Amino acid sequence: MKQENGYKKGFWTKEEDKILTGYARKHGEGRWNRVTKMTDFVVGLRRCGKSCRLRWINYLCPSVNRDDFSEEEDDLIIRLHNLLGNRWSLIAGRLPGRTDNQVKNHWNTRLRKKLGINKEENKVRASSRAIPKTVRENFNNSLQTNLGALLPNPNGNQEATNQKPVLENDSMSTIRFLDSLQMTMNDESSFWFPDGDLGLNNPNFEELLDQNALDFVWNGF
DNA sequence: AAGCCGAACAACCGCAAAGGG
DNA sequence: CCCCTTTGCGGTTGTTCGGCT
Repeated sequence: MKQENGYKKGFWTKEEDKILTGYARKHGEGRWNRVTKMTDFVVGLRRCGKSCRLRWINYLCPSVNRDDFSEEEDDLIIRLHNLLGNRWSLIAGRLPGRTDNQVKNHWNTRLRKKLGINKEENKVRASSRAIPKTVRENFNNSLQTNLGALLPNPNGNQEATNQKPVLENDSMSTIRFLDSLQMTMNDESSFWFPDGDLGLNNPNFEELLDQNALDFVWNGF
């Protein structure tokens, strides 16, 4: 196998896997550039830190699920990709045991074809998923001026208030959603659902929101 | 049997962000 | 701040393998 700058490249052998696993068990995950130094005196695992990290994260880490993707997972990936575009790490984050590389490969080799999306169209779809700046600004303006009116008042008083009222469960989920949405909207690099709202066994986007909320997101009040 | 081809997946690369001294 | 190291991400390439001719 090729060697460059003294580092080996190409597929990993079982022996190399063993050495890397041993390193991770003994020294913990991270500081992958030290693997070569710390194992050299025994056998010399001549892999760069990047290669070690990738091998561990995508293959050797015990939490990695290497089974075939299930129908449920396929469905979730398709829905998430529709929302997020090629944000593989975000998508993988919603799939327990799956890595971004796995999801990316699975999408490119199976799901994209299954859906009949060609390479060029995929690029357009991926790049169009960012929340436009104007939408973010409109959202923030609307939220500032209308949040009080949007939320039901527990005392039946419909007056807008700057304080968050105490709400029943379904209203609390609306607030939770709006909070996370506002956070997301304020962060140019982030996307829908910072935490916990979309994942296996959770409701999909449409189920989570009623149409009014969707209209609110995109059109304001 | 041999060669070719494409699907599937593993691994690499470049870049950027984060973290620490 | 600055610089260097480490980590994370997404695009791309490389390798293997099975099916087809």
